[in-house]
Amino acid sequence: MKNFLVSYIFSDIADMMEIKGENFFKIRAYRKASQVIANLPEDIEEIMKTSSLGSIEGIGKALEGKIKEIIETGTCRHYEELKKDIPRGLVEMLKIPGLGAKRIKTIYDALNITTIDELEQAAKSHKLRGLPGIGVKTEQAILKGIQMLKGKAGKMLLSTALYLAEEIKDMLKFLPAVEKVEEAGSLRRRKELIGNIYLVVSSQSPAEVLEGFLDYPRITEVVARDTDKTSVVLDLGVQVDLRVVEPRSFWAALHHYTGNEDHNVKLKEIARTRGLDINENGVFKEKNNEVIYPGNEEEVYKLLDMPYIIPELREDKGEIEAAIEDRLPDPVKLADIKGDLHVHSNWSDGINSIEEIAIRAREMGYEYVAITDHSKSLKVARGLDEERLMRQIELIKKLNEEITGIRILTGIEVDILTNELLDFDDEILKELDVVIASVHSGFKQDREKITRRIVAAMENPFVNIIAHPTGRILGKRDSYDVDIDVILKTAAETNTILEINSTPDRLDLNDHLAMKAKEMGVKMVINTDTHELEGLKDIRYGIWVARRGWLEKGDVINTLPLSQLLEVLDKK
DNA sequence: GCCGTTTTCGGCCCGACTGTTTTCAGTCG
Repeated sequence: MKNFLVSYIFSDIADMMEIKGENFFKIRAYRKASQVIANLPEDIEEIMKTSSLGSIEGIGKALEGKIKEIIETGTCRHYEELKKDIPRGLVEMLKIPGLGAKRIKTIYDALNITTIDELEQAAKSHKLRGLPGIGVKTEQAILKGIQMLKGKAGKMLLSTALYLAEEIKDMLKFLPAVEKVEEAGSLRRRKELIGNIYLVVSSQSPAEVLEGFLDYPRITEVVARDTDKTSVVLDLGVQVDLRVVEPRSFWAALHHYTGNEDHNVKLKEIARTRGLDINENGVFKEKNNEVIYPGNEEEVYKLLDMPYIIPELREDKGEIEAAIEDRLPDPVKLADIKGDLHVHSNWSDGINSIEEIAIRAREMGYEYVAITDHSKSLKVARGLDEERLMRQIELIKKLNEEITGIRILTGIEVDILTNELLDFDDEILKELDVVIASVHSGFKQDREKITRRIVAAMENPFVNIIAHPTGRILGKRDSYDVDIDVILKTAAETNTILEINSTPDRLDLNDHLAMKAKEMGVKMVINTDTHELEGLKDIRYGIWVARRGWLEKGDVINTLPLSQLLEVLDKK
């Protein structure tokens, strides 16, 4: 699968072209192609061989040629030339909030600054202020942006880590020496951001496994190598740690490398009181040094008289105590989900028709799916005005008669305007099955103001759900300054449901807040907020957040069958 | 760069906000 590589290169090209100041629409074509390819369900190499790349949305003659070049050579000339032209650091600077391509170029031209470190120094010694268009405030904003970025340095999104881990696992499974391979570490715990990808392999011949692994074409550097383990860096800057263990030790090892340190330490303490020592090789009886090799992870916990603790919980947040007292949550799972209540169609900024969405939702085994396009103020997204919304409702009514096996719910993602009002009157909102309210503007308003806006939305009797309640974008934007305690309290009081948004760079509410919300008696909904069919599958990211937040089926309203869901939505 | 098309080139994503200006440019959603 080279989809990821092609997508990555196109996105990189777009960034570099932006810094060069090239045509906006040209840049957008690369961005769009990058996104489309990242979300392709098929292997792009297969498409190239069997049909036509030109049939893919957003790919024309020029990009088709470049895709072929990348598949055949791993790169393309256009990309290599841009890389010679544009220092790497300038591209990285695009990630700094408040700093765009134009100012990066201004700074580069004036001060010849090519790395984020140099930029930080220049900002600290006040060399940026005074440059055209940059004053004291911008300089401070840049400095703040750099610090935020550094706090997340070296981490990748869970979605990226999973994609790469799958690719590597698929490759390893082909090696005859490999018996089993699983990811461990924070990736297996499904944390939102991942440092290293950690893989555990069981094999009789570690040398063969390492040999085979080091042939992986994406490896650019071998950081460490031993007889049974290695650490490498991939072309995308990601570190992968691979450890090979004897087959009989596999489950002990997988367990050992999955829990975080605190979880493991606490388990070891408990084991010691029972005369046992748990480590990556197995479980040792201290009195006679007998070794037990667990045949699965359940056995590890069973030896300590505990029920199985799922990987998502193994972070010493009370799960061990809960296990001992037999009050672990029964975690919500993918199969519990009966529908998606936040989906965009091609009526606003989505790319699929309502009919396509409904059919795909039905294929996924859903009972219902809500169409929640943007409202009129969000011009970028071609938000719906009252008249178009009414027409959409009519269409959905008609489709519900034609399509069986799935109920399409009418809905809207209505903007919470900067003046605390909603983008639509109650007269309109009351016509809809699902009303989601969310903030898309005025992110920089102060705490009191933003909190008041969201509280006002929750107090509206027709608003069912607050989408992405904190507004953060992982690696790009911190949440807006909102008093989350007030939001949770008001949600509980007004029967407003809070969303766990499954978009891989949102995951908002996050696991901590989801847990807190549950404690305060707030109900939640796990939605994708997707703009295209493939994105419906991203619901799994939201499920993982929920599981990490100890949520059970009963805490999540879209596990309810349709009739009960409608009751909950009506109850407000 | 793609797309649609009255097939050969014009349209494609717009408006608020901020900070820098002294009438506007850059950034962002």
